[in-house]
Amino acid sequence: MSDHFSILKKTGLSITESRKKILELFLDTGGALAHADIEKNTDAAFDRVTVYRTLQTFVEKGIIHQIPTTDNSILYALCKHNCQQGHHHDNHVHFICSNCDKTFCLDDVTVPDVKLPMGFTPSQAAMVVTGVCMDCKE
Amino acid sequence: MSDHFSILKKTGLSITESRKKILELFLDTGGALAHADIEKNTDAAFDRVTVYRTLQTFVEKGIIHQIPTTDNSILYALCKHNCQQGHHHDNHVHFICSNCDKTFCLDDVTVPDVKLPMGFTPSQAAMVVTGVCMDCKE
DNA sequence: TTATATTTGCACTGTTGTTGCAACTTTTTT
DNA sequence: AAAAAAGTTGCAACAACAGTGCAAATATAA
Repeated sequence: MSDHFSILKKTGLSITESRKKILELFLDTGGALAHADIEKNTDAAFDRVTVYRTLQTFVEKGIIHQIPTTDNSILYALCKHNCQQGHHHDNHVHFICSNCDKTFCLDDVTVPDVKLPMGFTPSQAAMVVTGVCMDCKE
Repeated sequence: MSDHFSILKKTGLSITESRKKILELFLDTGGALAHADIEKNTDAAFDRVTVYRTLQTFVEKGIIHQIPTTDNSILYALCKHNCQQGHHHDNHVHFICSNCDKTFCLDDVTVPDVKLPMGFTPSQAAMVVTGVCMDCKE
């Protein structure tokens, strides 16, 4: 049973072409993808709307998670660990290379706790580090 | 010499109605603002485009900074410390309330350093904490 | 006050994300 | 295996959001 098949099976979702292809793309890439990347890399085989809806579904089912960025784009990446429906554990650090613009999930780097001022009750923390990645440093 | 006047003066920008009003809005609000908030709170006195361009200019001049969010929106907030042109020092934590959706700059909470894997060279780090703010907790 | 430089607003264009609905697939049931 | 039910897709239309060129207006310098 192939990798992406079992992932989809577990969620109870119907197994369809678009879901298989898009999930495969995430598995192959390893890194984070924007909506536009997915459209490009699937040769526009699927409708824009389908891609949106697939990503939405994947987020809901805990297969992928969203990454905050400073520019106006949403990035998605596979949840490596045990994300449940609607309950993500993607508390790892994200790294965006300012040279090649690629985004990396640093799965082994967890977001450190911070002490918040009185009255603030945290439930989730995201951290994005910008800099130069290992492929781009000379 | 009023507060916003001196800030604008320092940058060498022309002092115009829109810049004064928008800067004032940031000073009054204290928190973070989205483009839409600004249009609303200026009674649509300025063109959409002017607001965009003003925000852009302010970011370039180091008056305000952008805040990353997980949804598809850009937030802006005043730089409290000594930001220079094109060189921001907004390394404080941002807090987004999941109840009232307001964003707070926790200026006194600095983003902690994290140890990155070999090969990654950081230049900037952003941290966004989601949860319940002091106004919304019962 | 005039000349120069900068900024603004309008019209237009493009991108991005959403919704309703009919056609089509996938899954379940018989 | 075929029919029924459930779920998914693609199209069209729409709405929100963002960017650009250019002439008119405003701000600064002379």
